[in-house]
Amino acid sequence: MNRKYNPHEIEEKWQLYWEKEKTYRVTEDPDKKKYYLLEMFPYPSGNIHMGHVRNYTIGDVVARYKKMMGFNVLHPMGWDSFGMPAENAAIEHGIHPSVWTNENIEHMRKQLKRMGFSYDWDRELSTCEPEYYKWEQLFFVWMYEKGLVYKKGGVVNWCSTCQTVLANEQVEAGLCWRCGNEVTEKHLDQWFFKITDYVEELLEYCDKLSGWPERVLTMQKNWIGKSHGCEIVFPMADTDDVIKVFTTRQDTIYGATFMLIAAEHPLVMELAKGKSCEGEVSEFVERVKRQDRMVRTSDYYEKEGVFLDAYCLNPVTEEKMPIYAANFVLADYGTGCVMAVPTHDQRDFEFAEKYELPLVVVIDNPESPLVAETMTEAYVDEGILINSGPFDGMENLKALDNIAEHLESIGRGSKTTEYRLRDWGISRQRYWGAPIPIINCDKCGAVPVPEEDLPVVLPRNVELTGEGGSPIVRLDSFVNTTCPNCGGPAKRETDTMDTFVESSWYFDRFCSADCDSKPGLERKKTDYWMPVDQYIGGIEHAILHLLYARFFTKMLRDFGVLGIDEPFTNLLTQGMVCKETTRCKQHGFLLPDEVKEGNCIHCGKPVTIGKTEKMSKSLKNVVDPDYLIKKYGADTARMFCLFAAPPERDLEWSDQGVDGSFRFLGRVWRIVMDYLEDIAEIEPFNDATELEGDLKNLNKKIHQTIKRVTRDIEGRFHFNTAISAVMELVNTLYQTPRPEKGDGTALSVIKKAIESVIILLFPIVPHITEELWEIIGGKEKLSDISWPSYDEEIASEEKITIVLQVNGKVRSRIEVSADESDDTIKEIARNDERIQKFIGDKAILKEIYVPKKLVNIVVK
RNA sequence: GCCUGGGUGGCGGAACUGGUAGACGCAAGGGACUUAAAAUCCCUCGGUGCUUGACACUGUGAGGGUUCGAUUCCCUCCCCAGGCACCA
Repeated sequence: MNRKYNPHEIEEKWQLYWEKEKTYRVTEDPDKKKYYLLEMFPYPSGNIHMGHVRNYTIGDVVARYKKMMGFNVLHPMGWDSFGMPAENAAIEHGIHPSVWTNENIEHMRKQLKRMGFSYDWDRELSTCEPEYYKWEQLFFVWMYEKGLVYKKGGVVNWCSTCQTVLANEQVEAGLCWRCGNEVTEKHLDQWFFKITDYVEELLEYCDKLSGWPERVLTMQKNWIGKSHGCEIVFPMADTDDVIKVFTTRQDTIYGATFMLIAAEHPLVMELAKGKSCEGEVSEFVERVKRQDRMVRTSDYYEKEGVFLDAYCLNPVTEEKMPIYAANFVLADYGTGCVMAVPTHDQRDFEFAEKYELPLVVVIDNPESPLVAETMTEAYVDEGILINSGPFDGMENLKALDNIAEHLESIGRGSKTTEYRLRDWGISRQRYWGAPIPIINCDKCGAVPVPEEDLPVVLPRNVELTGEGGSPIVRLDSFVNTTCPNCGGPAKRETDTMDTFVESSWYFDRFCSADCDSKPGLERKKTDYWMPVDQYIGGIEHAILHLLYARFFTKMLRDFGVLGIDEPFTNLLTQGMVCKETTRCKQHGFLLPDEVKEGNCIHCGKPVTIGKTEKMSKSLKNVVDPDYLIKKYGADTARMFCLFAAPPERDLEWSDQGVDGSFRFLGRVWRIVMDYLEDIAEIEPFNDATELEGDLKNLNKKIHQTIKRVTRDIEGRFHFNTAISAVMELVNTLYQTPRPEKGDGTALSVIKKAIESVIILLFPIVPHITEELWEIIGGKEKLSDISWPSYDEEIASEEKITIVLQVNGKVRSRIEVSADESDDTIKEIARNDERIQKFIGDKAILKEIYVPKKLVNIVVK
């Protein structure tokens, strides 16, 4: 038998086999240690892309490896199937979102199966199905009862032409991405999840998630943005009212010379009311509100304000402080009011310069005293307090507490904590999402849909035109209902939920995907499987998705549904798949197959090679996984994705690199075919006999390779070096002289080497290895085989190379047997001819010996 | 501006806790096989210099430092990528 490597035939054969045998179906098994491996599920956009291929290949290797290590591995897959692209497709192509979505799922499922991923497809879920989102609606109702959901007026981006709400990323320089009209803001009642109730726990656990990348945790901590400070009360100069501010810099209170209020703050118009400045102020406020839309994208924002013709008093100096409305103060952070200390805050400094407001230095620079009149920027470093009454002479940082206490004692302040994190606005004025289970009654207000009436099914008999907002708003049969409370006529909520809600608990649902009784999650099963042992996905979800999922986990725990605090024990954020861009002067960005020998296929002119960027449709630097599978097969695609870079780093696509991976698989295939007849009846070497020369060397290499591959996969997911190790073993195999046909011992070592290559490569390239395993007569299926072990002694070298240095420079190397005594090694080193040459007649000052590694002789 | 990562051959990348820099692969060059080509198998491959060697010097973004010894630790700076960005 001497067949050629035909990836398609064997890949489809084994995929069919795994599917038929349900090889990767799992159930809870209390006798086995569980391992829950999860990759972030995809949005069914229609086609898998290289990012998916990479993400899911990484996961698949770990899943298969863990299974071989004896774990009961849960490795599920599903679809994050609500969301806007379906609506856009409906508008553009007149196809219903559900039809479009399900067609995409069909196609993508086929693509994933063609990659040979080891999913338990029996657990497949799709979030746009009522069987899924009904439980989410149940959670919503529970949250409502517990006060974890509330409705609040909020501002949204609104396109009056499209009659629709736009997400921030759909607003391009203040214009609607679709029609190009100006985006305005609209006040709408929106539903919020009270994630801030869990803010402390979310922050605290950041320090306990030792299996997460540091940068993700920092991003989450920054996003939560906890700061300790003080709420300080400023009395109004002329009335009994007060203005409260939040500050972390109460040490600068004696330097607060004016007050700033966010332009949108209601207090602004209140203060200006009836005064001569009212007109000017309201004009300013309106302008800032409009500006706010655009400014998010611009990097420089001129600080502006308007005097409100009002004063308050500095609570410690009793000095009068003019009050301004300002464009750079945030209305929803702290109290929306800020005490301005121009000498020690750069923003306040710029503002004071512009409006000629007084400067009082209260922290002096210990190196060169500050003079208010000559300052060109705020002094924001540490220093010694001056002009600060009883606190003069103290170091400013040390005075923070004292000043806070002082303010408390005079009843003008208290220590507080602020967070940057806001509650999670989940209302979307969109059709393709899970309906919010609320009924609005004129008499009773918002009433949650009774549990027994769930799910509120999203009606499918609608037509999307892109105008007039969500079509269910006009669907009387949906909207008109009766109030569950009073029985009177009422209207259903037509907002749907943010799709981040579905992805906040899908990993729980995978544990009991077919559960149809309340609450849709079987406690016994989630207790067995959760938390996810290894979660893998893109860094782009470092903040929102992961934070929301953590929040949901804690909340469901408090509902008694889950028994865990955190959903993901270990997190791996894989890098992006990048490729160089190619561009033709005339035809713009070109797809890889629009370029032939450096020229554009449309006009024949040379193309310019641009910089390497994340693969994206708009840059056309994409490689189609289907094409790759067609040309090389899934195993090559998997192999290249793993070999080209470690998983957490960006992967630069290289067609030649793919070729190289394919060649390697061919090399493996050929060596097996080459030895096939000779080793057919031979048992693999069992380390019972003593070996010599090349065979001993090969056997040692086998053990070393198992060791390295195990370490590289187990500890750090460095599949690239794991593959290198196997490549070395294959190279050694090629270099080992071919044994005589009758030489049973030699052939048994060869067989052992071949088996090892096959088994070690199985998690990476499962098809070719299953096939080779079958061809060489493996009795079990490879997918049922355990990970091989190695013998540390056989793996160790008996001859070691000792590096000889003189003054830290490598001058010679010697080979000694591994058990040679230290003294002898040093002796040999000193007498080494080349070392002698470098020592000459110089005096030996020192001799450093690193056991089994090197000798360094220091001379002068 | 702040916070994370990261800068190593022509390229992707190795180097475990300070101890042989460049594993493995790609590209390139050479050889073998072949009527020939492809495929395959084997060899060479950081730079410079010459006395062409078991040679010398140099080399991990730049400059300093610690050390017998630094890609690895410390300080300063430059560049790249990502995140946050008026959060008081």
